[in-house]
Amino acid sequence: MGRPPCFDRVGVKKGPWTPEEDIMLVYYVQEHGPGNWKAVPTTTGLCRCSKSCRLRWTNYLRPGIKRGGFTDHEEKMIIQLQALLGNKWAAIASYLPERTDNDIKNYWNTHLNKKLIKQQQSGLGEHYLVKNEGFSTSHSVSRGQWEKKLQTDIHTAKQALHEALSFDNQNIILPEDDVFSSYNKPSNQTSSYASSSENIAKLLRNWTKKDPNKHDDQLKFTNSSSPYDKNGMGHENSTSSGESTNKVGVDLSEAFDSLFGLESFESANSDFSHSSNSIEARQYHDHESKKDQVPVISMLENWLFSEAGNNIKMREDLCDFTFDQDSHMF
DNA sequence: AAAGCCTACAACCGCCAAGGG
DNA sequence: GCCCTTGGCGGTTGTAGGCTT
Repeated sequence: MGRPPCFDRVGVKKGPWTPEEDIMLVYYVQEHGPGNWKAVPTTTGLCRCSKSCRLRWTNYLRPGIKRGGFTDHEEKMIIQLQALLGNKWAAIASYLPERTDNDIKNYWNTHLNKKLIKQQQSGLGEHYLVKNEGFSTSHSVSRGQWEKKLQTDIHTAKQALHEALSFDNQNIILPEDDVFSSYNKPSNQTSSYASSSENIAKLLRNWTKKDPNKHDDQLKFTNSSSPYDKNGMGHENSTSSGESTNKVGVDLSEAFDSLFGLESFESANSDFSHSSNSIEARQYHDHESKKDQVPVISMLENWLFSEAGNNIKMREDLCDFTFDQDSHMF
């Protein structure tokens, strides 16, 4: 058969990432920028496949990621966007720049889906268009019936989206600087990760606390066991040399200083986060815009990211959107 | 205190599309 | 046009930690 998955290759580590690995990855991205993931394992000496590195970066380490504590507004947006787009988590995530598709997917699966099912059962959730039920093409339904149902669902989704996005105009997420200024807003969230650097710093603090034998000034990029190496994880790949070769040739403490140095932490952190996030978010947004070349989505994007004053007009446009005029969507 | 259950989420896996040779 | 590599996406799983009994 075809090429074996990278996960099956010998010497490729699986399981939870250690702080050392995180730092190596962050250091690589800081040096080379996100991309060319194929080069990450060879350049850094990480015993992870490129795919795993990319996932770790995009879902966990990438700057500007907010974790946990979904707000009511975010929750509603997800529900409405899911109703409109289906399980297109990446597309949905593009409207919530601080959230990853994985995060949204998890939140949907663990919270919202159950919540909506409950609400439906109790008859409270009827105004939400739940799941993709309207888009399923049952063979028992005639083509005419199906088209009619589809049209009804588009209308319902439109209404639902309109409802969700109009209740709190102030919270509409804007690209670029607004993403970062939002971190300063008071919030009752349990955790708000301002940056990956801070995240890793936290991890490291906990890690060094748990393992008093580790000294920050002696830390190297090694695969030595740590409290994170549960069930021997991390040992399987340390057999090759006992100490993994750090091809970057960087002292961990150096990397740590570079990333979290007291003097430079604030500025470096914000600069890194800011530049990376704004560029990445824009690239990602552009990418998604190109991917979903359907009128209603473009309209939504314009609406969501246009100035507040324009939102009203765009909202009217959105509500004027009809199935007939955009039937080529399907 | 301990066992069992539940929840949340990080990570894995398979599939697909794009791009280059 | 075909094959291979790479990146991206969505579904699913594994497991740590919290909660209940």
